Amino acid sequence: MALTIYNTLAREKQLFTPIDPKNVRMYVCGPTVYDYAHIGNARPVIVFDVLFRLLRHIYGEEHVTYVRNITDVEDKIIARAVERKVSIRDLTEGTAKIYQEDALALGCLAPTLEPRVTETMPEIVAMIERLVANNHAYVAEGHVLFHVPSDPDYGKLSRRSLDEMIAGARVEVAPYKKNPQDFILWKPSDENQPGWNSPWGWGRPGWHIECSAMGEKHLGEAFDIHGGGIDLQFPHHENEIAQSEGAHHGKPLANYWMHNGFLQVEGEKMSKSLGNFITIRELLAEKKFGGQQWHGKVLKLAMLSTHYRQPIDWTVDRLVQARSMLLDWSRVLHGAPQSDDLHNELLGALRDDLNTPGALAVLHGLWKGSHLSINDLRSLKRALNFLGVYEDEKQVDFAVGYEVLDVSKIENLIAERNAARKAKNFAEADRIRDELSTMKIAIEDGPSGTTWKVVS
RNA sequence: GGCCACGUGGCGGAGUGGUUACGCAGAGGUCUGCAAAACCUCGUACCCCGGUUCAAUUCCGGGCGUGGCCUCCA
Repeated sequence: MALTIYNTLAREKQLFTPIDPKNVRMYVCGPTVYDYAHIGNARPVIVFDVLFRLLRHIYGEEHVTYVRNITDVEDKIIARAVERKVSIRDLTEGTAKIYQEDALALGCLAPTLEPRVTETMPEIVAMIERLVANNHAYVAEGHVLFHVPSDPDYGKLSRRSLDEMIAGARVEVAPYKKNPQDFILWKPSDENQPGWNSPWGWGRPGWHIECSAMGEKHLGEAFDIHGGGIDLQFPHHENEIAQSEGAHHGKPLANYWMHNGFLQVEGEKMSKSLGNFITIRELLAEKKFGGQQWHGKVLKLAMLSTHYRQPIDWTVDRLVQARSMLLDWSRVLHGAPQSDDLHNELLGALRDDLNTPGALAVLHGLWKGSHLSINDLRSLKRALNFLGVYEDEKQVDFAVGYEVLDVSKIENLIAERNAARKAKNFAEADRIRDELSTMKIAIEDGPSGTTWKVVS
């Protein structure tokens, strides 16, 4: 069965054919590490994790290379380090560590490689030198700039013409630019800014060149998939293409470009000024969203309930729904066996441009079937495990941050209630059930005794 | 202002030129001391206006709305 991917370059779904099935290569733009990642940043992490898992399944774990960079040189980093009176290295390493922990908590595998800009400086300088030699870049007042008119294909990803960009431009153009669209490859640093020696003096790279250099270094001149948020399509990815293809004599940088849609929070743009800015860490560990904490896999499942290219509205209600599913599933699946094979319909949905809502429909079918069929139950567990939304957690694990979760107290109350029931004191039995209910505990009287579960 | 994306039943959310997506919530039923769980049944949705078509939610055009990029913010 084939894998199809919506390719932003072509604006259509295409059959995925890797350059080398023995080494399928994917590059995803990672974070600029100056602050905690927010929930909008989590979307590409989650989406491309699922793609990574799918590719590994199709081509074999050893045959997929996933690179997600860490940008640790950037003007926001410099500003933040000054503001906090910490060294740049402490800031970037500390932030990168938090990012990796967040990604792990979200049920995402570590990428094969997580290169840093600071470790790629020779390659960046070399690539800029090549661009200058190829007449795609020029030096002006200590800066090196990419000369956009030197690239006849410029704009092919975002489908913008140079005329449109000039017409729409509202920015003040730096005087040393030959053309308003020209962008910086290298810029001078002063003694208070991080810098590296280069043929153009002490300086640092501009935004965009680092991804071109890291992609080339770790995946070669051309690779299969390049991913990121739709907001990066222009100018970042457009410029990446211009740089890499300019340095590689026009060889296409990536065959498939994938972009995840934007995220809103409760129907509004997430912004600090609106006060709805929410970090992954706050969702996991604080009670800032809906007044409660959320398990990372609840966040992942909630994210996957919308197709990756659609806009997503991040709401408390959506998290409650995702948590309900995991509470239901884990109650039955904890400790249960799982099948070896991935369910075919699930794979079919995922192979269709990562149709995760379609995959969820398959999971619901398996859940329904699991009440009768051990095979469906095993398949469900395997499928959830594959997606990284369930790894044999207990039900209570998903109830993070619940105020009252005292197991012995719960069990004592259940024992009291059963005594009352035996004595036909149903009023007392119901009172105890109500008490448990306020603790978000529901009980079920079954043929083999009374069981309890956590509810949303 | 320019370019682009999206608009599906109470909510979430796939998909399709004519046939039930699916989930949550809700209604009824079986079961139960009563519940819950489980199972069965139920909603006839596709922003507005034109056009193409035997037939459009699905294609085309226009409008409205929301959002993105163009500008530091993902």
